[in-house]
Amino acid sequence: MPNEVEFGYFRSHNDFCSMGDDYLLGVEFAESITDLDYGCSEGLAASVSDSQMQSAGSDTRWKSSLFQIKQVLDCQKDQLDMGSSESDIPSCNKSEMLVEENPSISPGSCTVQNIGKTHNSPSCSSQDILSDGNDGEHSPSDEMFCSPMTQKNDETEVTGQDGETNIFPRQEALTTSVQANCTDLPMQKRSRKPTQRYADELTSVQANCTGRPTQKRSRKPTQRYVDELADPIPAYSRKRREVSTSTLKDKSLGVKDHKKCHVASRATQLPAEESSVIAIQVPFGSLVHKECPKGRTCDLVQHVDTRNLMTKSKGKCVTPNKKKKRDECISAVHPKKRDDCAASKTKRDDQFTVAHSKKSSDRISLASQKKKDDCIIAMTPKKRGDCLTGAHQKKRDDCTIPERPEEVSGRRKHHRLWTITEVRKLIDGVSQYGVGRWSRIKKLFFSTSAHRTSVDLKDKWRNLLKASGILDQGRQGEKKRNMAWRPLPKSILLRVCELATIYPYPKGQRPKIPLIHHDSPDRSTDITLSDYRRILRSINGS
DNA sequence: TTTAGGG
DNA sequence: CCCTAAA
Repeated sequence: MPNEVEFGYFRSHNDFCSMGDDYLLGVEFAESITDLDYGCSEGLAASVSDSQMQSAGSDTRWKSSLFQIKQVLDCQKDQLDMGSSESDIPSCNKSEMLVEENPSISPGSCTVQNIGKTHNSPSCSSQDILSDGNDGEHSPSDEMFCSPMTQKNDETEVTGQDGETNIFPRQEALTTSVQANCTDLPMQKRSRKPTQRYADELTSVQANCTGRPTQKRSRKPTQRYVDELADPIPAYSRKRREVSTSTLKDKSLGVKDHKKCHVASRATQLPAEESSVIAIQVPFGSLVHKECPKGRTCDLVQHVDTRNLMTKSKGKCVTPNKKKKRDECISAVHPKKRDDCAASKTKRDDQFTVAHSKKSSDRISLASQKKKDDCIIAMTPKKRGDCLTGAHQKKRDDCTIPERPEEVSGRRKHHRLWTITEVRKLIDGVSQYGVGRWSRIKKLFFSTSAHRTSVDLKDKWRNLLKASGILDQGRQGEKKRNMAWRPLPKSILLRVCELATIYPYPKGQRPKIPLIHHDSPDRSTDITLSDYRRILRSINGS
């Protein structure tokens, strides 16, 4: 019912007004009117027209003017009751008065009490609107609220209404303030007949009102704007939820996922490398589902929504101790950050937080990187938003890129594809330090690639050996994995072979190649040193 | 903490 | 890439 709507509206806005925020007051009020049934605002507008409302230039002004008008009406009635009779009505409708927003004025100040006291005043129509309309035959408030009663604007037609239509449980303080405010207004008038100017303005306002409907509806976004102003965090989370494709999925994201996202985001700082870099990266979501059953889950939504309250969710994201190892490996690049966020849930999350607080500027740069496509595809919704806001950035080299905050990308730790550049660096490292000195290689060759841990280097080397056919693979079953999806350059494979002969893997063990050579008389499928050299010769020759 | 190795 | 045991 309109009355109920009105009631709730006023109450809520009394709360708003208590904040004393001028802006909120004005805009919110206007918004509320918009939220109400259209007929209601129409009726309000119509009633306002009685009081010679001066149409404002903008919608906001116009709507706030509605409110102001009602105040004016109240004031007028007060004045009438007080028997004051001096100035004319128009003085009460001064434009500045109508438009200007007074912090002390609240929507709730549109009391019906005062209105009810008046009789034969042009403001009676507004009274109709505000009142229950239980008595006036000309002003059934329901009609007024629900239908544009333009004919009601004929102020002469409307007679005084009883004042017991207090449908708005107003806050007395507000009412008082409004009344006081009204008394300050330079308007004093007696009951009078509508002046010519009055009628003219009425007409204009009516026309104005009729033209409003669509605009009123279209002003909805302002509410959002206000909300965001008032409460940025909910807006943030809302935004995140908007983009979120699968809430369930997001909710199931765990710490692990965060970690991975964070690390993966660093991928964006990787330079656009060789063509092979443009590899098919596994979409974020598919991996997420894989991760979910593992149980290390935490409510991502909550995590995001309360990222300023990170400590709260700490308990929910219990990370296995072992997990920390790698986390530390990665976060070791930011020792200071971890210190800053010692209370946070996990170290990854720490980085997440810190990234927000300290490295937000870095986010700007990721958008135009070559890998951003991957990034955008895989990023979590919010991160995607961040990424999209990124500015242009010129291509940078791996090592020169300062580490990017992980949150930029939704990519997880896993499936950060190795680029050719990285592989080359790894090969260089192995050639320099040999196999097994992963931590050293990492320090010297991947110092800027925090996402590559020594374990990663080791794994990659092992995979390279597999790819080169050096390492024994497929012990069980013939099921050879198809490595052709991302073929490595021959030069790299050869290099790996070369190094494998020099630095057998694993370290300290005898090279597998000779081993294979000895154990299997049939060398047709195994690469031996002689095979390797022959291949190398042929390649070099060609 | 690093490395190796299974998965 | 993860996980874990062992060094």
